[in-house]
Amino acid sequence: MTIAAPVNEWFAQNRRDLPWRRDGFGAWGILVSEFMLQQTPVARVIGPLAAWLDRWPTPADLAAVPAGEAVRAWGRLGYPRRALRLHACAVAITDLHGGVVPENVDELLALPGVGEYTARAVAVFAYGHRHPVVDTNVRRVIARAIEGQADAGPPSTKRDLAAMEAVLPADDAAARVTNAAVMELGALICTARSPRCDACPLADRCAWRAAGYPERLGPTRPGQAKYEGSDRQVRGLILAELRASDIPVPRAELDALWPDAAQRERALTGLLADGLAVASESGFTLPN
DNA sequence: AAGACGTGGAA
DNA sequence: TTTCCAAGTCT
Repeated sequence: MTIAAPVNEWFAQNRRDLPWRRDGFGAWGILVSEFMLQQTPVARVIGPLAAWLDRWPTPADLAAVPAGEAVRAWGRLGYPRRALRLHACAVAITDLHGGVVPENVDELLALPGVGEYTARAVAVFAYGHRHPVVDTNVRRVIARAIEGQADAGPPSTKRDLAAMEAVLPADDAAARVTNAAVMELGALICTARSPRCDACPLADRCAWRAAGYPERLGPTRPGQAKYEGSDRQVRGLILAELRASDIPVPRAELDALWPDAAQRERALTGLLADGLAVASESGFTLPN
């Protein structure tokens, strides 16, 4: 396609100076940043990421502590199972890869918590390999600029990767920039709500704009389930309690957290099943 | 393959 | 106030 050049030029002038884009940030730092960025805004990741890498500068450092320490340090970033998986990742990297974050997509995909996006992000941004990197921003930019749709359709790894591949320059280094640039364009300009088309480097060739900004066709996707009063909220309350305590938290203390006993039970059972909590003689703790 | 999985900020 | 959505992954 013809969007790589203008987007790369725009990126050169408008890229944010983010920690993981600094020279020498390292594959481990980039891997940790990608875990934290999964469904979590950039602004909320900056601080916790720095603290994390200060405490665990290498995979072996993290692998050497109990998984519960990772869950505790995760704090309020959300989706705490990511902390568990990142810890498991550190163990696998230490035991199976000599403490070095692997650089091949297939090896990365085999790591816990590393999916199609994260594997390619690490291979490309940490190691400079040439792959399409597709996240929610990229999917939206392609849907609009190229396909003329208001939003991306349902995710399809095969189609999405092929669509981004068609955008990438042949050169490894240029392709790496384009991956970051399209992502950045989606994050700053071609946003989900109120895109800033007046500042978009693709405005003169955007298929969606050319078509007169048609609304999304087909059924709107189901909204996110309500958080207030959900099992997820109860899990969050219980886990916050475990995080805050150095000693086992008695059952009675957890019971005081939420009025609905059945819901409490579901939440606690779920946390136990996920390995985010473990039972001990006197109560419950983070995993050892 | 639709749904579960946290949390907080912006509209 | 409510709703939307944020560099996804797993089952």
